[in-house]
This record gives sequence, C-alpha cells and structure tokens, in this order.
Amino acid sequence: MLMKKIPRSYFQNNNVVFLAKDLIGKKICTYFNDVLTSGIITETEAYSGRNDKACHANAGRRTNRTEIMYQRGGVAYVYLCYGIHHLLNFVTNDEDIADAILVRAIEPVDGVETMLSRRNKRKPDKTLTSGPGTLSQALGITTANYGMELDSDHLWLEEAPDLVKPEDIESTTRIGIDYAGEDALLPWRFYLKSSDFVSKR
DNA sequence: CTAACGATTCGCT
DNA sequence: GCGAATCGTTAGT
Repeated sequence: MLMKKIPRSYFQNNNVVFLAKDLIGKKICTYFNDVLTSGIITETEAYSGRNDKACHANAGRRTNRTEIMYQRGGVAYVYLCYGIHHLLNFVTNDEDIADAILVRAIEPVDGVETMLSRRNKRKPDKTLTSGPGTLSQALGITTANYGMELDSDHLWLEEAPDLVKPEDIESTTRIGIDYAGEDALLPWRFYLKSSDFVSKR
C-alpha cells in the first residue's frame, strides 16, 4: 500500500496541541541499514516552548540539548532519558518557538521481526512499542538522529491509513512531569482509545 | 569541577 | 508495587 509522505510544512503549524492530537493514527517509518520499520502513532504529548514548565525549552531555556527545538518545525528532537532511553520528539511551529511533540507509543506495522530483534524479544506483544523508550528502540532511533529531518529517506511520516475520529481519542494529563507544577494538569496527552499499544491508562 | 536528577523500563517480590 | 540501572545534561560552587 502506497501512502503519501507528510511534508515538513505539516509540522510548522502553530498549534502544538492540535498537532499532537492530529498525529494520532498517522504512520511513522524508519529505514536504517536497508530495513523498513514502521508503526501507527497511538499516543503523543504536546510540549509548548511558551508557558509550559514541563517543556525542556520553557521560557526561552536555551542549551546545547534544547537548541534543536528552536528550529523551524519538521525535525527530530531525540534525547537520552535516565541514561538508557532515547525519547523521540517532533519539533513543531516556526523558528524560535520551541514547541515539540513526544511520541509515546506506536502500533507496529512493518518490520516486526527487526523490531523484535532490536528489543531482544521473541514474540510481539504490547510491550514491543508501547512506551516512549521502547518505540524508539524498536524503530532504531537514537540520539544519533538528533536534528534529522522528518521527511528524510531514513525517517518520515505518512498519512493515516485509517480514519481516526476525534471521539476515538482520549486526552489526559502528561506522564512523568510532576515537577511542572500547575502545568502538570494540562490535558496535553492523547491516545487512541481502541489501541492496546498505550503506555498507561 | 561536582553532584543531582530525569518527558523510563524491567525484573523481582 | 518497588527499586536498580546508567549517563548526558544542567545548574550551582
């Protein structure tokens, strides 16, 4: 099935919360070492560079790590969490506005054998890609892909294969950001209700 | 230079 | 349910 690649301009939308929800159901693909792996995005979280204490680049915070978030939307922000997990984000909005979307879960589609191998697993189940660290591992994404364009030959997104209606999507508070104070209450996490591949209910 | 810690995961109880 | 794993980033001395 031939699907249309999503252009980088898609990520330049100025509403990161809208985009985080809109990304549910879309397909993310990687092509490393002549192997295609892909999955349907089932869970995301929005982070706003302005007025969001949970965001690494909140209030103009500019470091080597967050620098990529200030680029024009359409590139990857990958960072190492707990010294172990590589977490994948999509940089969105315009230049100098450090919005990003964390991909928290996908439903495997192509290259399941490769994903199993990368994850050191024998059989596919919901633990294969239902979490921000595990899906990155399954797709072969590491901090080496920091700054990679999201319409490149190695990492790209495709239009949703199936229609996802607004009522198919649940919105809740974001995970693991208790340090953000009142911003931890924002309903900026989205997931596909019908999917088994969701990190937490 | 030093120390604390994290947008997590896994194994063990 | 709890705690270890593990290291780059960050802020403070």
